[in-house]
Amino acid sequence: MQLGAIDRADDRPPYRQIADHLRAAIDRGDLAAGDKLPSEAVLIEHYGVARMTVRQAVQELRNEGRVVAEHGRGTFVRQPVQVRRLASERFARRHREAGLAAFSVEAQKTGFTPNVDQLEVSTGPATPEIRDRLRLGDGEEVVVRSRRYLADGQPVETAVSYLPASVAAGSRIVEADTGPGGIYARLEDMGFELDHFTEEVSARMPSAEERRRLQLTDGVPVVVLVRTAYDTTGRPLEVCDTLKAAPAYVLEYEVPAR
Amino acid sequence: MQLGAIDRADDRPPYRQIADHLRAAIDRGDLAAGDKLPSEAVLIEHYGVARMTVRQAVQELRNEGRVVAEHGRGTFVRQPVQVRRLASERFARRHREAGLAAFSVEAQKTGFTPNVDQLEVSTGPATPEIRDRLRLGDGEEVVVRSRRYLADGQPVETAVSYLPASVAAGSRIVEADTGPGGIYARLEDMGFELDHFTEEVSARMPSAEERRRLQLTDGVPVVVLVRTAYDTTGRPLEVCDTLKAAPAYVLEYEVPAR
DNA sequence: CACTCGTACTCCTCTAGACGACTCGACCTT
DNA sequence: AAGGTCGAGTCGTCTAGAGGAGTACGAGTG
Repeated sequence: MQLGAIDRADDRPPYRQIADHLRAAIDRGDLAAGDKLPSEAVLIEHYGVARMTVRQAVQELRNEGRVVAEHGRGTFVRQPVQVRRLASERFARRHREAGLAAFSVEAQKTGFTPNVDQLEVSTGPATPEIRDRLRLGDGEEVVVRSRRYLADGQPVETAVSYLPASVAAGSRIVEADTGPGGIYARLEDMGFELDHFTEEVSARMPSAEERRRLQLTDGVPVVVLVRTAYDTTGRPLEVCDTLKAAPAYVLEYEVPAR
Repeated sequence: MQLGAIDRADDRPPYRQIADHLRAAIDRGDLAAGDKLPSEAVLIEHYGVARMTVRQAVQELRNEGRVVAEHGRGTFVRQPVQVRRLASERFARRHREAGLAAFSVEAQKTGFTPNVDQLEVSTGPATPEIRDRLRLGDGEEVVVRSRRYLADGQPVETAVSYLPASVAAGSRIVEADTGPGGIYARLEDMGFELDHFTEEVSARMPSAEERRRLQLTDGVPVVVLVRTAYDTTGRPLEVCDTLKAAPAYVLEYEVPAR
């Protein structure tokens, strides 16, 4: 692989020149998607610079979303920017399935291989904010589920949902994330009749932490979706905060005229 | 200004803790828009860490777009993205009003003075793309309406809608943008029965041109909303492409469970 | 054969400096 | 008064290390 050398006559700083070399190697195809970049040690040797300089160069490519560093393994060229949209989530007038059920259906329909990782389930006292949103009393507990959805191995969505422990009891929540059907299918059996959802959609730039979790490029916005499920008495059954990588999603809604 | 100290018990690395402190200071208002962050030297002194550690923390905030570093001057808090949300557009199971009608109702409800400018109406042959979206035949004409919505004099949304000339004929479209009621109220009189809308929501970064029209600062995403109105036979009556300044909007949908 | 362990390799975080470039205001010169 | 010089303060880039933590894989063990 051709990487060239630092040009002292070039007014651009070395780290930028190194970044250019690596970028060019990717563009030329010397480094294809999935390939491992030369390790930091190799680049230090090749260019004769300090470690931080090499890291700064690679950081450029990471911010651009062209490579992904994996602790202990190496730095790898990312798949090219996602062109295909992932999920056309279609709601309204159609049965609403939750979690992986909806995700996997939509993902497969658009030709992606869906997956979930970083699934965490815990039970504990609700924060004041969540207590307010679920209209819970003092001391009531909630089940917190956080998870990350992948399409073809790339993170595209993170979600955290909160369910009153009284609603969750016995409903075998984890299954909602491992197979179709899931919690909404079971709610009626529990005496809670699911009536409707409200969804609040907005967009913003992600924080550094959010960018890390979604492995987002610099300058890529996220779609924020806050979903609340209500039963027939108007009581909230669940709230779910979702963060989606904006380039991967188009949300579709159907709105009756009156 | 309160910045706290590194917590060695915290498993998060120091640079991330420092970033959190700075972020919190901005969120609390200790650091307002335009304010200068403590210089690197001050932060080094305060936290007792090396320069690179402080720089890495500030780099986080720069990547998030919350601060801007100016060589030789300092690092400054960026102008906040608009804090007050403009329109909570609520759809579904409610009569859907179009154009200024819906906009002005929502804007006034949230305490803004609504307005429309750059209103343009023209009639002409449809482009192939629009012909396809409206399922029109060759040579059919469409009425194109483009407009920009303002809240308290600030542009927050641009919209372009396309209506087959056959549907538009006699419905006095312009009034739809200057008063309540408007075109959807008249469609039934014309023999077209409005049945439902589909809305496709996505987000992305604006082009330079779009940024100019919405007077957006760097790093502010836009929400793209594509709305199609259908009659009872499933025929498209109108398509409308909307661009909203993301910080100003939360879209609200109500989705029946089944 | 299955399993554990050690080791090499990788990226992550941090230290403690150095020099350079840019900005701005104080001071000096004209 | 006008203009130039200079220095303090600031961020930009870089060096030369260090220990840590995660991964992969082969050697040794049961």
